[in-house]
Amino acid sequence: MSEKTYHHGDLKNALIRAGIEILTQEGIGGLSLRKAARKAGVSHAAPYAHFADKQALIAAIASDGHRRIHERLAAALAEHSDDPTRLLLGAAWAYIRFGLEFPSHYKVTFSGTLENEHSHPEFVDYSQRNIRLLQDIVEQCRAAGILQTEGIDSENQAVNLWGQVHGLVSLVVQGQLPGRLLGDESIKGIFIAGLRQMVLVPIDEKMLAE
Amino acid sequence: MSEKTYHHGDLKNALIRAGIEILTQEGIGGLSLRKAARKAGVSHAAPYAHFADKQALIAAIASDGHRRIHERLAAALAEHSDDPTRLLLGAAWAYIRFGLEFPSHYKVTFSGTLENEHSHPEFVDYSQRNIRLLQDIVEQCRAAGILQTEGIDSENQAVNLWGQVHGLVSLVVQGQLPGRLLGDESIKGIFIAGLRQMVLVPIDEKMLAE
DNA sequence: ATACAATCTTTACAATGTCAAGTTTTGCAC
DNA sequence: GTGCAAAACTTGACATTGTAAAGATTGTAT
Repeated sequence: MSEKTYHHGDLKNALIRAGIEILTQEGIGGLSLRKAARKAGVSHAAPYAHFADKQALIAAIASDGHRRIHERLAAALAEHSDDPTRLLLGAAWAYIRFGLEFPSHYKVTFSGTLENEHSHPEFVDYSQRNIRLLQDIVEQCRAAGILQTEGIDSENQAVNLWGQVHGLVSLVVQGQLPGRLLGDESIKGIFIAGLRQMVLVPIDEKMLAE
Repeated sequence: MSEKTYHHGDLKNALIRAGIEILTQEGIGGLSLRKAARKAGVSHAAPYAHFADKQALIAAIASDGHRRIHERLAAALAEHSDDPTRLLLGAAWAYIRFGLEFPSHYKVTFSGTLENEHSHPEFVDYSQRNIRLLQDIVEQCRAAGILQTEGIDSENQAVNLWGQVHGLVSLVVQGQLPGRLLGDESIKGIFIAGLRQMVLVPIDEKMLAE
């Protein structure tokens, strides 16, 4: 691992990891190509062999965020394939927890830092993979009668549910809520209130693991 | 206006305006203190008489975003003080339109660019002013029976409604939705579906003035 | 083995954020 | 008004950064 070969071997991923680390420790403002290169033990221009520019590294980090979210959603889908209510709640809660655990990574994935999302096909792919997965979940819930089906198709509904959860996570992560609402209990309460409005069945707070 | 005095006279606001212009034309990446200074016709270090650092200018721009949103919400409140349904829809729609009209300004106000929101008291003030205004609106709607009151207090409900609308605007503005959903009609449809879920009364699409 | 492509280093440059020191102006005490 | 301190700006400097160009090193296909 610490051998000093001319060729790094896995620089691209090393740079992504380094970038995420910087992000987590210093926030978005601390992220620079040169710093990531330093952290990976290569010269400051080495990244250009793998990323066209800084935005490309950011796009890779943002894509990684989507990938991690996808992992969590897929895990929820696997775990609760029998109970649609728990499935929907589990998925939402997994999503929320990712945002609260890794706020900087969440921000890069969803907010502002990446400038031209649509010119990074990799990012678009990962993003759409999540939409499709969510739409699957929504369709299971519609079939099971825990989501309204009248007047709204499943894609539109998926986007709306995503928007609702994403909006709350965003507000919290972006420090837009008054400090008084930022306690763990308070935040959980807000999310539960939101989740209750999403589904047609009553929700027990205990359904949210962890 | 174009007199060349040593003292600019209104540099602070000129810099904010210049910053917003740059933002609108070139996106967040194009925004720099020096460029704003150039645009305002002063030397590159002049901004430091009014802003501690770049983040402070960004905070001012973000605060201005909140101020403009507040204006629109207040206008909706004044216009529909008699009809709570139209009030809620008008406010939501005004908010949405700001985001769609000025995506870059919206992003700066809500997303990532500003690093330490809570160390900019001006920003916090403007933000909370909006929450309070929204809570007022919510309370009127609760009293009129068009919003559910059971199991949720008005502050929590205000945050949830805000989150829902903000989340959708965010997804659109951040290019997270598949291109197919980004047409004007499609977007309007998504928002209407969202708004329908918010209130207890049926919504006519025509209630959303353009 | 040789050539080619990928990977990485070195060097260089312009733009930027920010600081320090100096200059001009304003506003206010007298 | 006179004088003067504070505020508003300019100039000059420096470190950091993104990025391009040219060269060095290594892997790989033939």
